[in-house]
Amino acid sequence: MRVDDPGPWPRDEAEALALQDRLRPLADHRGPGPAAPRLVAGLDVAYAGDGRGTGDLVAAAVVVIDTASLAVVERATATATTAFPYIPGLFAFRELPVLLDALRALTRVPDLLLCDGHGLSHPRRFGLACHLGVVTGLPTAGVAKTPFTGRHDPSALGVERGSGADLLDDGERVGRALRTQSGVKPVYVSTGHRIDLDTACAHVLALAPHYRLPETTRHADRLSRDTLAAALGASAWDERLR
DNA sequence: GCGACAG
DNA sequence: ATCTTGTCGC
Repeated sequence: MRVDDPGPWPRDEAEALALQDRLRPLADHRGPGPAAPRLVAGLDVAYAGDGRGTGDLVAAAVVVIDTASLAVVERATATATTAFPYIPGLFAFRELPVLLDALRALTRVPDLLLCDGHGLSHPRRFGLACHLGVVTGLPTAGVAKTPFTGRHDPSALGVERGSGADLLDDGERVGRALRTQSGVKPVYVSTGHRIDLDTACAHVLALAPHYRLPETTRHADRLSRDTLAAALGASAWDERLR
């Protein structure tokens, strides 16, 4: 699929913060978003090395699933070297470039993109899912394994699959702790762009019939790791030929 | 000032 | 994120 160039990329923290402030107003969290998306894509990135600095090899993966059958219909990958350090709240500047490369290798255009990480539930209300949505123009939502910004009332979250509790931060609803499997830790869903929270949660739940994480992210996670391993193997192979 | 801090 | 053995529980 075609993906516009994200523009001048921040070189330091100050520039990154400024860009988030400039793009934040462009994210649409009202939706309603795709009611019945046919193609949903999961995105993830795997890291080599300690995973926090720059110059480390990374592999991104995008896996498109057909919601009717939950079957994988297309996969795409990309590898790169990290150009931005890991800084909580500035996650997108580390992962977005290689994720966009993977998306460019995609033939089809997904109806919804599900990211590994947060969207609105971010200290400045502009997590990776929001940034990815604004850049691609596609509906996006974030599915994180741990909370970031916002808290929920523990007693408000039922133990059964499907129950959820809104994440509140300074009185603002920024996302939802969603139980995708009974008796299992919840995932943290937040809107990224062109979708509302209820719709995002409904899709995440539908994509997670067996496990805690939606099939999209599970497939993307596995593919990104395999791609990284292959890249590392290839470089080791190159070394051997010298 | 101190601790916490998505992947 | 990644590094990693055994272990508790259904």
